[in-house]
Amino acid sequence: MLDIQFIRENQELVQKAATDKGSSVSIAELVSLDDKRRSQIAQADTLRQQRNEHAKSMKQGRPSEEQIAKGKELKEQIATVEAELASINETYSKLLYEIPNVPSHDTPVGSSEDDNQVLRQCGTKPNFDFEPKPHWELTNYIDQERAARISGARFAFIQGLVAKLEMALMYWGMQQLSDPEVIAGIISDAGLDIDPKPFTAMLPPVMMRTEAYKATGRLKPNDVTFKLADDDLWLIGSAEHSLCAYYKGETLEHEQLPIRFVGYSPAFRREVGSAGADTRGILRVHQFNKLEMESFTDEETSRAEHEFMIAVQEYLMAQLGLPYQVVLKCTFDMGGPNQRGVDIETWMPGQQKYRETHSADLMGDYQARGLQTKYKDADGNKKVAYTNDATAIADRTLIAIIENYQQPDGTIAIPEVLQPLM
RNA sequence: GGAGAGGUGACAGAGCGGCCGAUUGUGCUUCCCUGCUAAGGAAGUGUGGGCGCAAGCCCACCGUGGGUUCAAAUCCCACCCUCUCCGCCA
Repeated sequence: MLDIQFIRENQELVQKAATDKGSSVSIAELVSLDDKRRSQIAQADTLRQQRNEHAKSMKQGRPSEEQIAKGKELKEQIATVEAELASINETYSKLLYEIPNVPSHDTPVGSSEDDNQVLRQCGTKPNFDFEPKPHWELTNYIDQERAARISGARFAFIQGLVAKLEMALMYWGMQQLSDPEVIAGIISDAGLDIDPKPFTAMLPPVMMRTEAYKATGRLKPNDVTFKLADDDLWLIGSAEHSLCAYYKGETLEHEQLPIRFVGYSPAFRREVGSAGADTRGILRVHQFNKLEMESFTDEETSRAEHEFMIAVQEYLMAQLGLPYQVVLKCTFDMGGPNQRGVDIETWMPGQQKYRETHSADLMGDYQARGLQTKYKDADGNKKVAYTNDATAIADRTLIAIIENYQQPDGTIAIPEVLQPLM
């Protein structure tokens, strides 16, 4: 969420940001609710002050009937005001969570994904002397029919060579990101001036409690997040969700920053509202595996960290020999909590188009405010931490390998960097 | 899942329903002492919020949420977490 103080001081800016993102929230409504909330707090505080003073005045000796009656009256008044405050608070915090983050200055304002900007295209599209197939026609390795019989639509058995390829791919990615030399090289090639600390490899929990999940701002019960019926637990939609909550309620020392995690986990998504889209193949499924980057930085280096994560993505793509384009998402297409969103779309020869395989999100302090993850800056002042997340490698990367490395006989060649692992 | 113990400030660790936002020790900061260090002495040292130009005043917070009471860290209930033992189990 945004800082209410910031919202109050920048009402026009925040309102424009929300409108540009296609949100119908009213900042004026929020502010007037906050006014009401503040006056209610003042009232409650005054009454409580009276109660405290009253209680103090009869500390020794037994209080008279009269004193007790006055205390009772105060108690009731407090209860009334507090009840009103609680109801205002409920509406208020719901509204506050709905206020989207303010997009970065270079984010294009747009009304559909057509307004996204292609920043660059890299790599070479492969030439085939045969008709390349979409991955769903390379059925040796992906069995969706049997998966559907037992789990329903949008599930798959990934088997044989491709199953092993995925393990190699993810393992390779984790190795790369936790290798100090690789990280230092990426940073220097990208011309960035940030700490070359490598990522810490993580295998995070894939279920989260409601309270923690809500705090991440990523809980979307209706169309994305799966809920477990008998427990207060949700299946994570990305390793990012549990990784970003790692320091929930903690204050980090400035020297600890940046903190970088690379986490591998399955990701679960309900995909409600995408009926009919990408029904063939495993581009859009309820369960997939993903290697995800997450980092915590101070305010000053947050943007550079975002650029760094994109550089990591591009490094991995180049190493894998996959052609891709980098797309800057417009206000309409980016997520509500984002300041900036960049997608990597990889060329899929079997589909003859670029498909989204990665994303990189600049969150600012929007996410960490809900999580109450803070840091002490160089002067010792407490500030809300800045978070960044980005895909390192997803099963969609695997799809890209399948389609780009397919052979005439339906088998798949192995990218050079993965060959030692296969 | 069953039985027991416990969750208090950076850490350790007290706490009778009102004198406890919280004893004390350690750590940390500043100062004094000191050739240096150690020891010693003094003061300070939580977070969030409201009001205020400010100094400051006030409110809340002792795992979380409820309740009892004129008054709750202290009593009651539920939940969460940690530890020990038992059971089950990859």
